[in-house]
Amino acid sequence: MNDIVKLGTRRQKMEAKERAILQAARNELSQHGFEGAKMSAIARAAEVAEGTVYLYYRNKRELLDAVVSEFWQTLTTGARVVTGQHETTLDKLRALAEFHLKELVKDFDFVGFTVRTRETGTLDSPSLTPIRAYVAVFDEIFRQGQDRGTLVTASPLWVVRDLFYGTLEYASRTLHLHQERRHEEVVDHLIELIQRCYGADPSQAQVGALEAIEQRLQSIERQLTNQ
Amino acid sequence: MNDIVKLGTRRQKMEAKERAILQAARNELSQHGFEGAKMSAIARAAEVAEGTVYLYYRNKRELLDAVVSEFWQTLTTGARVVTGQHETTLDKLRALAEFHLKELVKDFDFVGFTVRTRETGTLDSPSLTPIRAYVAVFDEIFRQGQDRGTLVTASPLWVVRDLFYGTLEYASRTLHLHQERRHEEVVDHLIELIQRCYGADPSQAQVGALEAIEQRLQSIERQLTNQ
DNA sequence: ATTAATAATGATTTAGGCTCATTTATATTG
DNA sequence: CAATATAAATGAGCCTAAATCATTATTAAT
Repeated sequence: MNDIVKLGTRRQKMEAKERAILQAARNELSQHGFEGAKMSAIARAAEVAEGTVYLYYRNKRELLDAVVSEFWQTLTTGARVVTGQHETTLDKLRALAEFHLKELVKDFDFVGFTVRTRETGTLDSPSLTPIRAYVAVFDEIFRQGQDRGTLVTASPLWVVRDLFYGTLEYASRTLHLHQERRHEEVVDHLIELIQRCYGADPSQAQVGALEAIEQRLQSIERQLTNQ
Repeated sequence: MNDIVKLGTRRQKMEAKERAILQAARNELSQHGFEGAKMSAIARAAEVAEGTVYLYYRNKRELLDAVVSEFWQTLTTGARVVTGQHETTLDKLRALAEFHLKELVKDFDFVGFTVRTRETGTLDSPSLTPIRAYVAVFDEIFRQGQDRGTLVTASPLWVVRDLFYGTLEYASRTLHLHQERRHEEVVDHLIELIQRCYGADPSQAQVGALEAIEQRLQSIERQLTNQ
């Protein structure tokens, strides 16, 4: 065997081990929460000695930070895919909102873990990087909307961003507590709000709303006649 | 000494001790965070043996839950005072938003602790009660606005509440990271948004009509899906 | 094949939450 | 007031789980 292959296998083994640990940590974390997650259980699940975990991550916090980072990275990828399937700014925003809310409700605890990670975090904390990358998805869409002239606002972007993500994050908590409430309602409301407040043409917004109602009416009529 | 005085002093002593423990816990918590807070340090600060703490609180989590509860109770009192000083619905809302944001930024970590408290919380978890009492302040103001006719919306209250508190909570995080940004900007923006979207304005009559239709549609859709 | 370097191990150390047998303080009663 | 009963407080010690590190195993280089 030549050097490169040998070197490669060793690296590959380590990388596989790291992935296994991260995956085990993710499972343990979502099953038992932050305090409940045991390093011993993670090591066992990853089929690794307890000490080995500490070769890859300095301590428990760092390992769980890594899990949270991975979570946001995955979210970023998903958000780009989903928003990429739409053309207009408002469609993109709606898709992003739906995706965001759905994922937050699904992996609800990770929001809490993220907050915890930030607890002692400073402005340049590395644990913030993946979150920055994620919110950038919104920023890009919104800026594009402004460039295209479909969105108009005097407010700085960060204010609108707080509104967007803040509403959705808080709503995810509400939805998590009251399972019966509907996700769509939150998204509909938020998007309509953005449309009304930042949409370039308010009269156009109402036309859009009328069209949406028309469609839903037709859907209802269809359901009624099918019965 | 008569019985009542004797009984009184004993109770008073215990109540004083409980307050001391709670206060010590609060300090320890805001200084060292959730994991960093040591029961031994809390006991020492409260001038009490470590075992004594466990006579008043079953375990660490319960003690820290109590701290968080107290935090929200204090917030509720403050919010009532502040909003009581205003007449119109929008002034009340603005005052509430300003107060809320200011307090959240001041005691920033407590939001994180709250989220943590909820981690395993269910719908009827007692740790939710003080938070419910707090958000009720908003609910009352908003409903009053609807009764008076200054606010009009077809959206359910909880959606608007998520918008209000969600935006502010998320903004408090942003503000905590970027100290240079201004609180007022967030509040101004939020209130203007509410005014524009929910303010009763004759020129927005069509919007109101649309919302009424929306409401009825949702009701019909719900009936259909329930069948 | 030998040696050097790196990775992995798990027994041991350490720290902090929590318990409980004992002690101290308060209330009750004759 | 003394004797007794009850409630509150104590802190040494237990237990669990994170983190360490001397030792062993594996891989790479010569």
